[in-house]
Amino acid sequence: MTISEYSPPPYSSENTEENKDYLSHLNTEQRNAIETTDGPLLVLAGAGTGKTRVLTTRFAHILLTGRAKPWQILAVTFTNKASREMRERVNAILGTETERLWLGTFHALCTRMLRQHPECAGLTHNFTILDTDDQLRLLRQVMEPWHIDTKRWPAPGLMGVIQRWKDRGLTPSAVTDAEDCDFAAGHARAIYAAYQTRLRELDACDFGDLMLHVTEMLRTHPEILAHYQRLFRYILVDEYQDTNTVQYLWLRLLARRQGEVSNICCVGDDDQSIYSWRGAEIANILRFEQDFPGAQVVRLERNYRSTRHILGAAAGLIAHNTERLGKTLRTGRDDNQPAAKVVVTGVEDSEIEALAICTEANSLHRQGHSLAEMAILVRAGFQTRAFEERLMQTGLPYRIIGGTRFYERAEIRDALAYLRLLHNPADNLAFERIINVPKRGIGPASLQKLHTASRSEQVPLFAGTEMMLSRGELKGKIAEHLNSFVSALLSTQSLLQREGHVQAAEYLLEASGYLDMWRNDRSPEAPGRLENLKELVRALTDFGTLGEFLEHIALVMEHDDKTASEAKLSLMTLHGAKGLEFDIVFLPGWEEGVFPSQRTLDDGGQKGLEEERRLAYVGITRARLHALIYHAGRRRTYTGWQPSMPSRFLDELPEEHVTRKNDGIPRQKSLRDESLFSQGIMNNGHRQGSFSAPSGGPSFQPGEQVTHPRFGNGIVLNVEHTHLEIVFENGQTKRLLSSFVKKI
DNA sequence: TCTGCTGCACTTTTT
DNA sequence: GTGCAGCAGA
Repeated sequence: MTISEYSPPPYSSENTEENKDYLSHLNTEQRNAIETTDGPLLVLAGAGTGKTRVLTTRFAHILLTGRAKPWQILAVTFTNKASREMRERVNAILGTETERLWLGTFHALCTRMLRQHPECAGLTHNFTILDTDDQLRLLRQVMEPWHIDTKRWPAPGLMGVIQRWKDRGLTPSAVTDAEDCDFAAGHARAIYAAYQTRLRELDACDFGDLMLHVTEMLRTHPEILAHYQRLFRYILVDEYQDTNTVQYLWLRLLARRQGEVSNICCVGDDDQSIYSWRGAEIANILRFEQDFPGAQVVRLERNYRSTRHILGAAAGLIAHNTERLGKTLRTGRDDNQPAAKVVVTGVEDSEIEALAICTEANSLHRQGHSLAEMAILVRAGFQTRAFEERLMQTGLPYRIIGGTRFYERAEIRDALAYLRLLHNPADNLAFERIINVPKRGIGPASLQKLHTASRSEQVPLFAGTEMMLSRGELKGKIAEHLNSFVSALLSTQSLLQREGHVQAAEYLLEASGYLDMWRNDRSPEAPGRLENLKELVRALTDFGTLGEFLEHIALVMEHDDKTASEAKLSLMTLHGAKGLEFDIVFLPGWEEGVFPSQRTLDDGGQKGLEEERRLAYVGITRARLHALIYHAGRRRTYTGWQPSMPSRFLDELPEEHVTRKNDGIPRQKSLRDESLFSQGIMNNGHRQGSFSAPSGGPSFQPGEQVTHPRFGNGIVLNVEHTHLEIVFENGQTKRLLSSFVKKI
């Protein structure tokens, strides 16, 4: 597609000036954000200010005013859900199904670009996208020759390091010496390079590669870059505060043409940037005006979602952050409406907290609030369990959002590996995953044999296995099992041609013995797994071919539950709640160490604290009518009862918007509670420094001598909440839970 | 090759 | 309390 093909779209004449219905219910700022079509534009959209509406209307506006054809707009989102919604809403405004749109997630759009020029990344048109299991398995293989101490440097940790490099757009050769040093005894970069080589050999790429390869391609192939730059006359980016460095580079390459002003519009909210731990760079949004000279900025500050107390509390809290562009949410509603203040409740312990929330939810439910309009938002997944138990006892229907998703379940991944192998017999990772599931007596030793033979013949594992079988190089039970495995796959291949992918899938899972494996399994989960497998086969019917299905799964690891259900209370993490809204929001666990999370403070410092505060802001602004915050005096963990103190965020909520209830345990008392906290905490006013061990155990100070049943004697270097950093006599430094060590 | 034991460490999660 | 990884023994 080039500009020469461009002609005004058919809708232009009737729809330009007179027919702008779609702009009529917007406020001034929203209209500004939509009608400022040319030049770089940053739309700072506070929570609940109609961001999605602006984005979709802007998209439609560009089309309806004839500024571009549908395929000349690049519209990028982060999640599949967001892109689906955007597509639906654009279609609704236009009244037609618009095709050939470049609308999708960063990864989906990159996949599309990479499929057009796979050779630029050393891949074939048939390349596979690995899931996280495959990635990890591959990395473990690659790590082997280095004999890394996997206790100290576990593979998932190294995977994280590699992913962060990819997030920053760093190929192995771009990783500097300085950055290499800190992981895997200085071999991280070398392992990264080997990992990339293995990926290429397998004709595969992982998720980070999708962005990385395409960005590299655009950087090194000016003709390809020029093609896309000419194609995309307008660029729209959602959730800009969540972009990482590669995504930023990718956008900048596409948006910036020599001597031309680019029409890039980024929408986001710096106050809702909560994904730095997976590479998001809040600096991208903070720096927008420098990156795109001449940029205009529109602030959307009128909030139509929440009451003034909720907005006031959220605003007061977020004002404690320093790294922000500054924005003040105002209510867009009638200001005189009576509204409830944000309620902060202190309770004795985490179990009472769960009870209190369930009781409150129950009574609000009886007052006529739908459970579908209530949510409990926790900081971390482990907090959900206490609520689950209590909700079950109370008999309130609930659903947990997050957790293990459909396509991440082991049985689904196994089944998908079978299907991948069926689709592409050269998919070695799929082969390795299922060759011994169900058990066929193929352990690491046999697998090694298959590897060696395949490598010497330069064929994939599956073909190598066939070859070894035909030459009689395999014996006994193993040969028997492999024979039936190979013939099952081969006969499924011909079935696939004749009967289609659904029948083929059913047949393969049966003939390979995979379904029998679960039927013979007497564990309580087995029936559920069989149900899931049935559902997987059903999902196949939504797609025309096996290839289409697999590509979709690789990019969209979600599965909507089609069973329509009764209204349920939602239980999820704060991260999971971003972008959602509820009438009533329960926010438990506002305690130091839990929220803000100790881990974040430990390795994120001030920046980490600000991100936690943004998370708190996100939590409060999810509520339309009621936000109820809780904190407990002690919390049950795997080690026992753990004392905890009210979160510093509670002090940052402006009094005029808050009601404080401290059911029986005044905040002061919980702070002063004898022997629970050493004076250090009370004196410096900050809740850091030394901290007691669980259940009123001793508190530790740096420099103290301690002993550990396994590691022997050592000296405390650092005290972080429940953890101690200790250097032992053997010279090892460890981070341990304080309950495992004793003072000498 | 498979099993069961021990030891250890424990956010957030999308694509 | 749970889940995983590594190892020893059958």
